[in-house]
Amino acid sequence: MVSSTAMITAYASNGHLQKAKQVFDRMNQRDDRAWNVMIQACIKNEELGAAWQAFSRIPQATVVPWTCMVHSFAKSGDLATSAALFRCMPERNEVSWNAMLSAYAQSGDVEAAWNMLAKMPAADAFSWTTMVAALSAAGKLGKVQELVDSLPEQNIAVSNAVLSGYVQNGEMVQARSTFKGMGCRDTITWNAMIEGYAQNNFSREAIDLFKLMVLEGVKPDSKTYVGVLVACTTAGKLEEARAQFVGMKEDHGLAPSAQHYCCMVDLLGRSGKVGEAQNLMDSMPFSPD
RNA sequence: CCUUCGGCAUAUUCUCCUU
Repeated sequence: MVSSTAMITAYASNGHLQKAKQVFDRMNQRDDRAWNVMIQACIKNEELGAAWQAFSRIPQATVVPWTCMVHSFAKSGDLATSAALFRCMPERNEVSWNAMLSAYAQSGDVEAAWNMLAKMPAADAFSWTTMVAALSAAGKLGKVQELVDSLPEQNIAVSNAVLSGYVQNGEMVQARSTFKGMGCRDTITWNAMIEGYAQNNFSREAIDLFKLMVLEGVKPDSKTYVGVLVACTTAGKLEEARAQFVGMKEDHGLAPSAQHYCCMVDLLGRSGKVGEAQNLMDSMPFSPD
């Protein structure tokens, strides 16, 4: 049983849904997790219909697959079905509530999200982070502040969302002070601030902050380098970009992704090095998606 | 001699190119 579900997951994550289905169909007994894993497999491969079919066949669906379907329909843009399922489900836990809250938030319905948060039996950091992001996206920074002030505890994801909200709205002074005020910072914190600078044309600040990040021993990831390269691109800093592009692999073992190549090609093009841009594109170790 | 993992649902950071 354990190994079968493990295999289903493995096949699904490699895009082999048919193989996953075969394993599932051969199982004599299927416990909750087996069903859940199969549903997830369908969803990962963007087969919502198949997921729904599997879901309908579960003899006694528990809260996990119900929540999974609520989330999946919302993600596919079918908020109505998502909400209907949420109303119908036999029991709901904090994850279910958060999934529905997130569904409203993603759809841009801040009011509905807000009402959801008010009605929740037990809001947690997931809930608050979602709400902060929704309010920020709607430009309601005052409400964000109110919400954050009312929270019982500090949480890094919530703070990261607040920081990103300021960035999104171009409030770089506020973003900076949020960043500075944070007692602990993770890679997302640094990334958000670096990308914020990059997006708002503070190229030098972005690059300086990146250097500080490394100096403080925080490991940059692939997204950090997107921010750095975007900063270089907007400011036309070709040599800096070249150095970082090489450095990401040599210093941090990060293989450049299509995004990074894209930035470099963009920058080379802007710098009038069309030939080099072409060469770089040709050397990309990616299939042309 | 010692040692980890293991198969499930929800949140925060993404460079795109739509002229």
